[in-house]
Amino acid sequence: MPELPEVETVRRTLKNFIINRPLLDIDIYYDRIIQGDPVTFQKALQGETIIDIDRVGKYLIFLCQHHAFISHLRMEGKFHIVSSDEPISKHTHVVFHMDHHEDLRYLDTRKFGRMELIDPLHYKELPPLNKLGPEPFEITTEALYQRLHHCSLPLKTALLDQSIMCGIGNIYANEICFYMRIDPRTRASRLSQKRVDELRRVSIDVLNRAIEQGGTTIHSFDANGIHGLFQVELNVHGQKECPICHQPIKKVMVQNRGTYFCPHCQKKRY
DNA sequence: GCCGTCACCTGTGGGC
DNA sequence: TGCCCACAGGTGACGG
Repeated sequence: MPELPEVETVRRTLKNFIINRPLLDIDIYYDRIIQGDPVTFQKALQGETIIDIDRVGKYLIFLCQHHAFISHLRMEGKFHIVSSDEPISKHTHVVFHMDHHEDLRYLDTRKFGRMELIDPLHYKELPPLNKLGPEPFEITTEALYQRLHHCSLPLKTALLDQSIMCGIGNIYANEICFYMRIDPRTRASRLSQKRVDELRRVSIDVLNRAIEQGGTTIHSFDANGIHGLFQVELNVHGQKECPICHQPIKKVMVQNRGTYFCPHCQKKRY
């Protein structure tokens, strides 16, 4: 599942392949991927050249000369760069035809991903990006403490709330709680300022290590597209046994999200 | 305003 | 072996 580190890996990798290349034509095979009118999307981007790729939280922003669009990969979205001769697969939903007989293709098994035209100059001040909180790298301990202090939700749920802090998804929320040795069901509002500072530092550390992992393992495109390999380092998410105490990992539902933790190592600590 | 639930989707895996 | 169903999960919409 693409979270901030994977999206950052995709951004860095794509930049090496598509910057300063023209979008000669766009084919849309599944309209619902496009927020708004697909024909407008097509016409706006046809003939444009991609000049940069930005990222805010889990959103990618493709900046062209006169237009821009955002892409959210949601659960299984991925980009491939392939020869234009390559047959269109069942899960290919948008194709950007570029020069040198190559395509940038968007694939998404579950069709959850979305793309949308946005204002290239003010996109950070407009929906959906203006609803996002700061990334863990940007927020201060004091600001995070204030946001969590007024939040009656379990910590795990608060970590998933993109308006509090953006970029963390279900897998990293589980891992961050594990590194904190804290029960994910602990009320976020009960954390002391010291613990919130630890939370911020752990979040940054986990995300940075995952970005490094993705960055060092991705050298080129393969048949699976562009994706990070951070999941090899998971301690609790989807695991059976705690790597510290070797007790069984427990799975519970927190606000309808699969939540993995070690009941022996992770307690309600404030 | 806050919080909980559901829909959007399809592949996978478990149970029968 | 084949069928059915629950589950996975990010986000937005909707209702209480």
